[in-house]
Formats: sequence, structure tokens, C-alpha cells
Amino acid sequence: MSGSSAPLYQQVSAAIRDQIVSGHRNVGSMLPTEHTLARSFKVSRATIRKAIRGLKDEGLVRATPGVGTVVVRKRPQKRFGYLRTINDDLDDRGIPSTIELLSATFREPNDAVREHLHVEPGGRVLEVVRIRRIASQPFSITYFHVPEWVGVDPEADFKRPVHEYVERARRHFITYGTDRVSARSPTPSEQEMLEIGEALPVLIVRRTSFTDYDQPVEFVESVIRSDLFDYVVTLPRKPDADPTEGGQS
Amino acid sequence: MSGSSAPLYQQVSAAIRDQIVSGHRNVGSMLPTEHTLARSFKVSRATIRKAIRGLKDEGLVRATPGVGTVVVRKRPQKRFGYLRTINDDLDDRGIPSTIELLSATFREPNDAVREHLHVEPGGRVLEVVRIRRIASQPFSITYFHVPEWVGVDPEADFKRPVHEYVERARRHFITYGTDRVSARSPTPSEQEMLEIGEALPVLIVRRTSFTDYDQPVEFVESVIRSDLFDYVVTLPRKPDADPTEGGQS
DNA sequence: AAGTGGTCTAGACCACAGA
DNA sequence: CTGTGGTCTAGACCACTTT
Repeated sequence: MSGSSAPLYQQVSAAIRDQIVSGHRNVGSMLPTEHTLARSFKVSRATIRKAIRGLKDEGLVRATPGVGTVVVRKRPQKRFGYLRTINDDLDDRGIPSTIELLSATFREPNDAVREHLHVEPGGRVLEVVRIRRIASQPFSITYFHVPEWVGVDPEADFKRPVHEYVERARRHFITYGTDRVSARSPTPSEQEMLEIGEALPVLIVRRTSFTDYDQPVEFVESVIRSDLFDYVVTLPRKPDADPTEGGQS
Repeated sequence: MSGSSAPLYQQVSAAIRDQIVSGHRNVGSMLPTEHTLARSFKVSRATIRKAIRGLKDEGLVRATPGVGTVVVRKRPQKRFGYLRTINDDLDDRGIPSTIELLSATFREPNDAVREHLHVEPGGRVLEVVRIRRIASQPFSITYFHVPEWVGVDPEADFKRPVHEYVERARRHFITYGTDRVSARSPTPSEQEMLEIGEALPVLIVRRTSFTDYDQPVEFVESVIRSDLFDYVVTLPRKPDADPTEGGQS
């Protein structure tokens, strides 16, 4: 109950979700009515409704007017493709890694970077190069490119995911991005940095991140040992239908 | 106008959306405060909030606590990352390709396939092997695995995307899938089939497709020349609020 | 200090499903 | 008929940003 600083509706949401996941509420069973839940949780019905809305979004329950709310799934619907960092992936797999900052300098970008970031000729970008190690073994080299106008401090420590520095510098938030995954043989310098031979391909993951205003603010190129990493994403089947737009009558 | 029967919040939502789409509210401008909107629309603030929530979901506006709500986009945001076939990709890029069916046989799957498809020991899967060519040049080899219980006809021509045969056999529809992208050096037989040397890596794309009931019905492994293909996907930043939270007890 | 969006309450009426 | 979820109101307090 109280004690937690999270909003009430999230606490209620979590409580009901736990009942479902733990098996105290079976798939196919009805939830108590919203009035009943409001009484038993000692909150208003509006708060209960906001909590249940979250469960609906997770695909755990379905509400039918005039009938009630039924449990339709024991586990939350798999989260569909959203932007994740390599850090997120490794964290999920419980793999600890360390990051070493190699350089952080302003420079004129090459044509590929310039095009991805819509940088005018003559414009500069902050290039941050980091190397990631797992158990002191080289894992990946990552090149971050951020347009100068974004205003990221080149003296930052860059120990955290770079998009955090981008978002701290501007009021804009990154809302989506495009990933391009390819593979090739490593260059001699990559072979040296990653401590691999020419026979082991590297996986190249390029990400362009965009703000609300569809403005690219970050271009990240990761060169990853292909024996230590897969790129994994879960996607829905369709662009899914529009919500109730029915202005018509 | 017109005594519409639609809920109030949808009418308000539509009205504001029209102002944005028609250009009466410019991208970058602030919406009136929720209190002001409530007064001018003559509805409660709760109704205004529900209307704005819809606009947020469409990516048209962004609300910042303590600041206000700003118009960030003139048209609803395009839908993100959904399951696409290699065929879709090539079509979008205007690249014509041909498909040759190499084999379609029932067999006992290896452990990896068995695990992905949840096939019991002793169970069989239909394996369909196809090769794709672009301008008569080999492009990719694809191995489809479908559990026998799905009932796909092994005598089909398999000229179309295989998931269509899966959905035709059952009434279930594929609603989501997981892609795993990796890279390695080609095996000798792959070098021969793809007409490449050992120095050119191959991109491996593995897809497991699931029905609404979270049941895997298809496992596809594609071996692709890395010089002719990138795996591309556009993803949103977050599903929205993070339900992870502390979540103990 | 003033103003914003986020949360929350305690009521109310409605359309619809089911006995 | 009763009970359900869906909608709506008119207040309130909060954390936060900006002045």
C-alpha cells in the first residue's frame, strides 16, 4: 500500500498484474468490478480505471461493456520492437561489460555520416569513439556522431549511453530510430583492436536516432565481433489498425 | 456541430487534430493549457486530458510537466517496425528477384529448430529450402521450418512467402515474430550455392513467427550475401511508460 | 511566486448485457 | 430489472519548470 512513491494507479496496476502472473488469478477468470476494486484498494474508481488501462495495454485483460473484465493472458504480451542499446541487451543477458573512451573530438564528417545527420557542407560533428570489453576481452568498437549544433559537451566522461548526453544537451527527446545491420570482414585495424583474425566477420550496426521533429541528432556505428553478439528484435505483424477515428455519424 | 453521437473527448480530439493538420496550429507552437482548453471547449479538464492523450499516442503533440504541450508533428507518425519479408524489402527498393524451390520435405528437426518451434522429441517439421536470385545471381538461401501439425501441404508450389501457406493451412494468423541477425563465414557448400569466396561473410537472419496465442508456427533461417543486403528496421523509443519498476512482493 | 501537466477524489449518467 | 464498463464533471493537491 502506502510507502511507495510511485503513483497510486501504478501500484494498483502492479498489484493486479502480480496476482495474474503469480497464478492467483487464472486466465479466463473475471476481475472484480471496478467499483469493487475501488472499494478494496481504497482508491477512486478513476484510479482503478487508469490502472486497468495499463493492464489492457499489456494484453493481460480485456474489458467488455456490460459484462466485465476478463484475464486473457498470464504473461505480459512481449514488448514489441523498441530502441535498445547494446548495453540494454547485455544487461538483460546478465553480462557485465566495461567501456573505455578512446577519443571525443570535433571533425568534419564523411559523406555517409553527413547524409545521415543532414549536416551541411562545412558543418562539424562530435565523434566519440569507445571500445567495449567483456571480461577484459574486446567486444565492440562504437563510433558516435552528433552534430555540433546539438551542443553535447566534448569534455563529458561518456561513461553512459551517448543518447543521454544528447538529450541532456537539448530539450528534445529521441523518439525513434532506424537500425541497419550488415556484416563484413574486419579491417586490419579492427582485427587488432578486437583481437580477432580476418576469418571472423564483424557485425555492423548503424543507428540513426530522430527527435519528435523528425530531426536526426545521432548516428552510431558499432563494429561488433560476430561470435559474441546477435542483433535481436521482436516485431508485430502489421502497422496495426488506426484507433477509433470515427468522426462520421 | 451536428449533434454527433461520438464521445466528447473524441470530438475534442478531432477538433484539435484538424487545427494541426490544417495548419492553423504550427509545428513548434504550444497548445493552450488544459485549463484553458477546458474552458473554451466547455468540458471538464479530465475530458481534455483524454483527448490530448489520443493526440500524444498519434505522435502529434508532446506534453512536458511544468512547461506545456507542444505540437511536434503535422501528420500522424508513420507506423513503426513490423514484420517484413526479404521480398518486401526488395520490392520497396525496386529490385526484381526470382525464387527457386530446392526441396520441401518432412524431417526431424535439429535441436535449435526443435527448441524454437517447441516440437516434441520425435515430432517432425516440414522443411522448405529455396534460393533467391537477383539478375540470375545467387542472393540468398532460405530454410523454412513448419511443425507438421500446422498442416501445410508439402506439394504446394511455394512460390509465395511461406507464411501465407501457414496461414492458409490454419485459421491462426501470425501476429508477431522475433528476428535474430548474426554473421559468419560461409560454409563450403554455401560458398558454392551463393557463388562467393570464403572472404565474403554471410548475414544470417533467423525469424520465429508466433500466432495470437504465442504459439510458434514458423522458423525461417536465411543465409544472405552480405555484400547485397542490409537488415533495416525502424523502431520507436519506448513502448511508453516503463512498467518494470521495483515490483517486489 | 506563478503556472504547467500529472495525479486523485467522489460523485453522476449512459448504453449495453444478461437473468 | 440489476450490474457492468464507458464517459463526464468540478473540484483538489502535487512536482516541476520558469520567471
